[in-house]
Amino acid sequence: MSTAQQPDPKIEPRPPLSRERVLRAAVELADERGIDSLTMRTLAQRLGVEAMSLYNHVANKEQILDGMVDVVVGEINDAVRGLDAQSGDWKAAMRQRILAARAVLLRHRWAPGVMQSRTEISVPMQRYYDSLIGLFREGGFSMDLTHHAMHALGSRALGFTQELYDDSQPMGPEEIAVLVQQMAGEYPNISAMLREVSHDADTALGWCDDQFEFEFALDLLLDGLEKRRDAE
Amino acid sequence: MSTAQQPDPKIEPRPPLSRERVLRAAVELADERGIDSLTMRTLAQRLGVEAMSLYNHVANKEQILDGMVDVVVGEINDAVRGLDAQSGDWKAAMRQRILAARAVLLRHRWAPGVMQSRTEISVPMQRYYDSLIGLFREGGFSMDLTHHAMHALGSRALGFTQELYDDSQPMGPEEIAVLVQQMAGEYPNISAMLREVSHDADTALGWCDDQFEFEFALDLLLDGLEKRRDAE
DNA sequence: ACCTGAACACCGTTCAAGT
DNA sequence: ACCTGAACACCGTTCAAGT
Repeated sequence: MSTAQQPDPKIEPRPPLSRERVLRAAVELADERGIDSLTMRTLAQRLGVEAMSLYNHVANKEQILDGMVDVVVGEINDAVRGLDAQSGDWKAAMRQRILAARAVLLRHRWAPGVMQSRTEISVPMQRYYDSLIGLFREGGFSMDLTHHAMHALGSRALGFTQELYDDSQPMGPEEIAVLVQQMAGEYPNISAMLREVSHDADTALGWCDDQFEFEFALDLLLDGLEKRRDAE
Repeated sequence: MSTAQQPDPKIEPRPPLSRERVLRAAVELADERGIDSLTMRTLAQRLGVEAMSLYNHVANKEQILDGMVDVVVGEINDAVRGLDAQSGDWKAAMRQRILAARAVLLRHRWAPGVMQSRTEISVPMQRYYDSLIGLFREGGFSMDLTHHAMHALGSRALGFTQELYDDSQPMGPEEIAVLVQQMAGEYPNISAMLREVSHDADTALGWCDDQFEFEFALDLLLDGLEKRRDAE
């Protein structure tokens, strides 16, 4: 406090730049405007600084992306820490953890893509995996089966499915009707599925409930893994 | 042939540029040098032309990426067409199709990433999905369950898992030993798994056999889906 | 109709210079 | 020690000009 100069008390004495602050600003920017909007220049601007100043705190942009992933995985670890009340039910605990991770990722839509572009597995990520592996072991899984289970979960362990197309702006009923009509000749199966499933849908948002589909697939995997465990 | 000028018979009369040729060259370039090496300038160079000439045949780079995906999915459809000899066993047929798709994707390592960046589902992709949906239906799955099944397969339907880290250059035994040691204190579970699994490994390439892990997870899903069908 | 050179707006990053 | 302006090499893309 004694080191702080006060040239003008009206000017917000903006906190000094730091790796920490750079990363937090990067996450906020990506959350708000998308990962493509994150450039060294836009990030610097948000921090009230020139682009080149960032290089005093991070080596390069790759390192910023690394750090951003760690911020998100840190949030996941925080969310997971508060959980496991009941013990003994590995499946419920696993489900709870993974859905908590998913809830965090839904707040950072850019994270899955960036995670997949990383080549090294960071320390916070190791911590998260360690906890999942621990759950499998407590649940009576052999080391070998635990290993296969982790691979089988894949990115789903972190709460994201890699969907095949973007469902972010679902079609309206009339659009679907047109599409069903168009595809009926050449692609009868997909056309029929689209027609039937879109009629059944009671979700207002669109005809695919992402959360439902995620949990369906997760339970499929967990049930299957339990069966493999019992067969060993 | 009468339209062809022959200014010099020694000069290879390079085939005229076309959308087709641009896309094929783009796929080759990405296969050989990676997707990051694919720029309008390097692509043009490979075709013996200036970058700006490409714009006579494609609207922009996004459209090139779209077209590259279609080339790959076209290969998958070709590979799948030659298959289903036996009928009646939906699970074997599905397995066969998906593993054929995987074999194609392994020749185009850039494809998964590019596919996930596309927002629209292309016509060749629709054809492929239509065939999978048809298999589920023939296998006695309800439309609703078929829909969930397609979501549960996710990108695995096309033969790729989204792994959590890059396994392309596996560690040697001594590297693993060091890592196991380092993590033993803070991350006991992951350390123990790494130790045990790396000892069991009989694969020379590394301690994770990607093909095995892929088939393990695929069978887990297919078995689970069959169970859900029988329970309906 | 197709190809080209020059140019533009934008990247990440380097470097010498400021304080 | 930290920040900055100018510059560099590289993108995708536009446009007017060539043939």
